[in-house]
Amino acid sequence: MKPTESELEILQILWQKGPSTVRQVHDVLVQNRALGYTTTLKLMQIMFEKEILTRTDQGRFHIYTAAMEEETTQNDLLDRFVNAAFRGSAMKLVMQTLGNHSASKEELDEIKKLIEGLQK
Amino acid sequence: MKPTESELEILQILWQKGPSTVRQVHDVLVQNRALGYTTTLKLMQIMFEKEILTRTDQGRFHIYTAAMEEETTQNDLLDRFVNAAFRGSAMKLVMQTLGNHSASKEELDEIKKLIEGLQK
DNA sequence: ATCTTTCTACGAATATATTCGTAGAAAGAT
DNA sequence: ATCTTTCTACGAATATATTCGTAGAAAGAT
Repeated sequence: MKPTESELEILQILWQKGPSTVRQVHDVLVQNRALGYTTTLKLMQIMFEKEILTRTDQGRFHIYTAAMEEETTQNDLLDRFVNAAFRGSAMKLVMQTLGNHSASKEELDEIKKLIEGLQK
Repeated sequence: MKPTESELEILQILWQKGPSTVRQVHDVLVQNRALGYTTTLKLMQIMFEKEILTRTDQGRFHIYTAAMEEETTQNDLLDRFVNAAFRGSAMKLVMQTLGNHSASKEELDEIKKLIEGLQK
């Protein structure tokens, strides 16, 4: 199941910070845009129902965790995105990304090594 | 302005086939999923209002064209996607794409050349 | 000339996602 | 002990996207 944009925002925070309460997630979200606390709460409740998140009780709080690993979800989204925006051509996506986002020499070297590994 | 998923589907068809009538677009869409003609029509009318598409009259028909070039839109979407799914790390996206989608030796060589060009 | 098909326009229904208000329970502060 | 703050749950409002039905005009077929 594909997360919505808001859901993905919350997932990002959980992947980055690890298991968190609604309050902790909300405090991060609010840095970027105005948003009521109950909105964040509701979103996370919905995500729990959809099994995008798991949670454990800790006294009166809930501690939420992303149900999927970040990389798994990224690959999933990547597939969809390549199809939707690049008509399935992953290589075109790679080339356009390289052309547009400046990368350091080290990063480029790393990618080169990766490619050489793949070519064996 | 970001196109919705349905709008992107229509854009893909127009980029691929060039200027087209609603009927022509619809016939392609219908190959993938059930959809009424007036749905396609309405979507394209909305896209025209939003200036995602332009159109010219040809007798009783309209001929629609994508207002933006494919690559311009792709770069736009790519930026958003990198931010939303990869927290802004374009290089991570590139590496994950290379790892997951098998590429031919020729494609990999091409990318290697591109990288070498960038490194100069 | 009449009937059928194929357009557009438009309003409205439906589906999906986002946002928030209110209520009640429990903890924390005075 | 009382007041305030901070949780959860939940329903409902709002925003956004998708889908389709109906009507009227024009073209095409018989």
